[in-house]
Amino acid sequence: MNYEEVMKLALERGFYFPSCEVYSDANAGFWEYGPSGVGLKNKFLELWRRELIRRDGMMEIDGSQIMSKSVFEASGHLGNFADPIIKCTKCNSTYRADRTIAEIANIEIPESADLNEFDNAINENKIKCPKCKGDFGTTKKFNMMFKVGIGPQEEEAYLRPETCQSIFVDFPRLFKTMRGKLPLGIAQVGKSFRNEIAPRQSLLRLREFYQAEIEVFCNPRRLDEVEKFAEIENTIIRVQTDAEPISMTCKEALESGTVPNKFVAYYLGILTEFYEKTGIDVSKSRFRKLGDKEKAFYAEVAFDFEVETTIGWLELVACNYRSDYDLSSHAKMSKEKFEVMDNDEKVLPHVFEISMGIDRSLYTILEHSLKNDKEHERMVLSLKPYLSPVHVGILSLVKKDGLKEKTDEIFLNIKRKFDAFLDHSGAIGRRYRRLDEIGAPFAITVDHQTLEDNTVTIRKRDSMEQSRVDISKIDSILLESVGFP
RNA sequence: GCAGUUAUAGUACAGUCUGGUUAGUACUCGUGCUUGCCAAGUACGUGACCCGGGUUCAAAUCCCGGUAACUGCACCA
Repeated sequence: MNYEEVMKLALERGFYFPSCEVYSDANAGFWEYGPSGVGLKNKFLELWRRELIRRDGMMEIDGSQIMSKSVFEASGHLGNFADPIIKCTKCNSTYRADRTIAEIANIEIPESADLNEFDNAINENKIKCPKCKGDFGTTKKFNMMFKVGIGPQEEEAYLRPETCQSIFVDFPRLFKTMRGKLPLGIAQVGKSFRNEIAPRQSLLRLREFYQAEIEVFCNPRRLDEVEKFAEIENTIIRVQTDAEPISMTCKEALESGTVPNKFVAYYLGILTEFYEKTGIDVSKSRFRKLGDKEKAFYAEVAFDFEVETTIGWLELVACNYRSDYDLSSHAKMSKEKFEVMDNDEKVLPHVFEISMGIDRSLYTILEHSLKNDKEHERMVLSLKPYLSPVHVGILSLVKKDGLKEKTDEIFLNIKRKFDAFLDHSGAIGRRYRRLDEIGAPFAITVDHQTLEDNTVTIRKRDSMEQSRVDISKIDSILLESVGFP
């Protein structure tokens, strides 16, 4: 299904909707999750924990969203996360100073240069607004971080633009107190904040968004000593280095030099296995190797995990080999020691990052799962059962003759074990359709026969098949069917 | 941030050009009846003109400003 259909479902069924929508000063780039969206998000994260965190023996932390100025001085975000921008005094169009100057006057000025250099180049080359020929004002730095004032003195601090800085600054304590050993993965789920110039398309470009980030700390001299590599050597990943993505096993990716070492190949492998289990069609995915111009300022090697949707390729995960960029910057700035012992060797660990955009991933799951079943005139959200916000609908065929009471009784026994939804009202077909739209894989219906022999019918979402089972079997059937793989 | 388009119930749309009675339709939603396993029927019901200002006897409708969404451009560390 396309963006429009997913949006309609999201609004009608409580997946997500605009923030503060009752007020006219609501800002762009802020959306909230409703009950169905939260259900899906929680289960997605549980799967992430199982498939990446627990599988690899990582630690998870939960850091502050507001962090001090020094953190971002050290991380480079105060300097590099800002673009030099120029604004036309006539038509208000905003451009990046470095790019506009390069295009018009063919002069390369690095984006980190002094602001005067841009102004001088603009004056000397008489650069005007390409749109209206108006004059540009002076160059300014536009920083994408939200600044906040702490306490009555309003001390300068920032909302984090990525979650991972807590992981870096916490690394020395965690390594010591948690008895760390390289390679060590530290993960965090939480919100990040970026003051985007033009937020667009609901969950796909937000100013406040969820990330699930993993930073794996490693000894840079032992990147090919990865025993776990055997687990994924035959896992197929799709890698794009130039025109087209090519399917290959992790082993082939390594041997052909497409992926630089076993360490990186291993994580690309388990990441693909994770996304396969979310129900996203990974045959429409690719790890796109980024060129020097596209890479973030901290990245040495970078692969974007992208998935094809009806609105084009979407970047869901950034995989960056950040080397010792972060730890050495924080060591220098804080004067703390970030080296650790790896066997008998003292090393400043390198970092491989798997930075996942949760909101975009959820959108992609919805788009890839939503089906129009024309034969039965219904929309079906074919989520993996373990990701569904509602595992099972508990329905009475009719309310009367004691069926309602019997249904309530079954619901009462089940509601703490599974995400169950009780529904008595309206035609049975309509209730099935509603459950189909929020992706509930099962519906249990109580009918007159139930009162005679204690059996119910259980209906499957995708096939619409029904079978009759004893009430005592419900628990074990559901447990087996909606459990995580 | 620029340009264009748009903004009416939970959703999708009509009405606005040409200001004027109770803002209409479909689906949805709630309650009853009916049927008794796949959006049926039936009756009743809930529910909306994006926000602010102006013009006018009178504004959902005209004008100005704001906000948001969509599309394109630019941006996306």
